[in-house]
Amino acid sequence: MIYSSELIKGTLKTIVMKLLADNDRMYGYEITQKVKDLTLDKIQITEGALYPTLHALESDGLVTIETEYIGKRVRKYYRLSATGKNKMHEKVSELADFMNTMKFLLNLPQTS
Amino acid sequence: MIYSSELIKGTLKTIVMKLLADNDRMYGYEITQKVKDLTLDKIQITEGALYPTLHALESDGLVTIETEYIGKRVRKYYRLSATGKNKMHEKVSELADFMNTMKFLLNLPQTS
DNA sequence: TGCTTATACATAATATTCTTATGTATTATT
DNA sequence: AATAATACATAAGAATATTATGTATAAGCA
Repeated sequence: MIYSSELIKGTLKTIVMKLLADNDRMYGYEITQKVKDLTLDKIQITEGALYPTLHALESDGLVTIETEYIGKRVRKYYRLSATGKNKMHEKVSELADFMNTMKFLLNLPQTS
Repeated sequence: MIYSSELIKGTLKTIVMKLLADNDRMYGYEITQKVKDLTLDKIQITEGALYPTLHALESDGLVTIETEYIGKRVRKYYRLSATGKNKMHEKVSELADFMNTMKFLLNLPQTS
């Protein structure tokens, strides 16, 4: 089962920033695979969604880029900036709060 | 604090259907107030988002409408259809599942 | 009584953010 | 040698929200 796409909307930036915080630096393709693995294929980030998001994070100064070549193939590593780390904490706690509110609204079992 | 708007995206239909399931029938304005009350103002559904959503639910056959007049003022009550109830269960459990996946992804305390 | 706020609907223009499709190219696998 | 996986990118289109605007009735208060 794959989640219907509209659920991902609004959480993608947060997911990406959290993964970058946990893994020091990652490149785009690696992020798609990591999310796929961690969620047992339930969340699949498409390239058309990911790359524009990464570019937006960069132009907002939330990540920095390190370009490397693996053989002849380019690979762009993304790393959270200090600003990005702060933003990540904000976004993660906002999302956590939101999910608790939603669980309450939907009468689902509450988180401790 | 009000949640940043992109979080609501993708969950509005589910919220509306769940409220209709819990309250038999509701009208638009009532839904906005109910959500505001239940979430302590953290989620505020705008009219520009709600009415198109309600109309979409109707054209999908998920709700039925009963129009009534309170004095001279029209009021449109929405009620879940049988199809709507099934859809509501689907959407709610998908969202619950999604939230658990997100909590795992973000290393947040897990729900029982 | 008159002003303001709340109730109650609606839609159009715009913005955001995703999907889908397409493109390019290298490397690994069968 | 052909296919799949890796790795980037962008453009057209769809979906869904925001913001602004419009109309109108009813309630509260000074």
